[in-house]
Amino acid sequence: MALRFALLALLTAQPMTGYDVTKAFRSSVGHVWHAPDSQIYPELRRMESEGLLAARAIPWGPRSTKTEYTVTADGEAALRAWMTTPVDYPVDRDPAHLRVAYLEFADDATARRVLEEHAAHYRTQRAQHAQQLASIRDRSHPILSARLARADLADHDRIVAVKALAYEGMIARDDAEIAWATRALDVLGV
Amino acid sequence: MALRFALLALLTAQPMTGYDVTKAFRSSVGHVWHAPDSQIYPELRRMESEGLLAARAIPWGPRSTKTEYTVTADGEAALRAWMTTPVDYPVDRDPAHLRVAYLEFADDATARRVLEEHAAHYRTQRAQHAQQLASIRDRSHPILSARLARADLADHDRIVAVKALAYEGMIARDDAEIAWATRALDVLGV
DNA sequence: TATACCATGTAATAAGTTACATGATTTG
DNA sequence: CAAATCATGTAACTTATTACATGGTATA
Repeated sequence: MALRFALLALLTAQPMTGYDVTKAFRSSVGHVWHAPDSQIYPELRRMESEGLLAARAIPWGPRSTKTEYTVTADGEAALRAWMTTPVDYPVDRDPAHLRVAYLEFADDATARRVLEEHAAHYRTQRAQHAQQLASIRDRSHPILSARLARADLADHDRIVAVKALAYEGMIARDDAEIAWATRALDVLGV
Repeated sequence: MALRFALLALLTAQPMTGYDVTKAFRSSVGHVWHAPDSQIYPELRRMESEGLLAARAIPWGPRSTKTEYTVTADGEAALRAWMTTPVDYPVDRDPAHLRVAYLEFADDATARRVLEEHAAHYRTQRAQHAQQLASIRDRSHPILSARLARADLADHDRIVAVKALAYEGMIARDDAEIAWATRALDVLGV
């Protein structure tokens, strides 16, 4: 269900073709809610058939067309309604913590590798999140720019603020994971 | 796939019936890898059919039996082999951060509620994790006690250490989430 | 004219969720 | 003897993953 609202939220920035959605998804909302292209295209069609999106064929080259989707009034209403529903927190399912909880079954070298890879994984994530955050803050992020261009000027700061907050939260979590792995290496002495 | 190793790891503490596994699961490894009973029973059977577990019928009351599972040598080997495989990190899919990233579509009261519920959710989690951690540290946790009773005395500290680390990691994350939500309430002024 | 990129999927599978279902045993 | 708890699932569904599939268009 969340995918639908991620797509809806993305498309409020501007109308886009399915292909543009897949690209824009990866560089924005996909950081908080990943989905492969093979899930996006069918979902867009379902959303169109349910009236949340309007589809328009636009010419592409001499004898082809592509489909551009626009959020309908119903779509925006659905997005606003979703905002008032409680967030449903996923149950805990964390492969890294599961692994660490049973590291007694690994030798020291393996334990070290697991923890170093954990830190490395979150350092990579952190770098990506930090880059996103920077482009949100200076408003150079392409999707954000498009969104701001269509938004009321009075809302710009709030729009930037919430997006920055989302990425700051991810970064805080990344930092917690890096610190934890570092400390674990120390505690276990591996 | 991870469920299988969570069950295997749990059953190395001591042989258990399916029912005992479901109970023990909830109060231990289920904190890092949740699974409903309806997933556990079939998985135990599959593992038995693949030789990772040995099943033994033990009498229960005058005319019934229950099935007790024991980790086989193959099972323990599978667990050790799994330890050396890279952790596969799930893709990002975070309903709370998704919600916050588009809080511009919510009014102030809704935004406040989302963030307060976020903090409340992680405070609850934190309390549970802290309780687990305490019972790990003082070795009163029932599953841990059973595990230590069957383990080499020289390994006790390491066993306790990794389990404590796992919960400490969860708590660090809980704290990061609580701090983030608190700060977000402040930044948005809602 | 080759290569990159645009465009849009389908099929098969795996994993996990929710709801339902049933009966035996122990205990107060 | 009623209630709690022990014991073990099945069925239907939803969601997501992986791999494959196809062809048009723009550009160097």
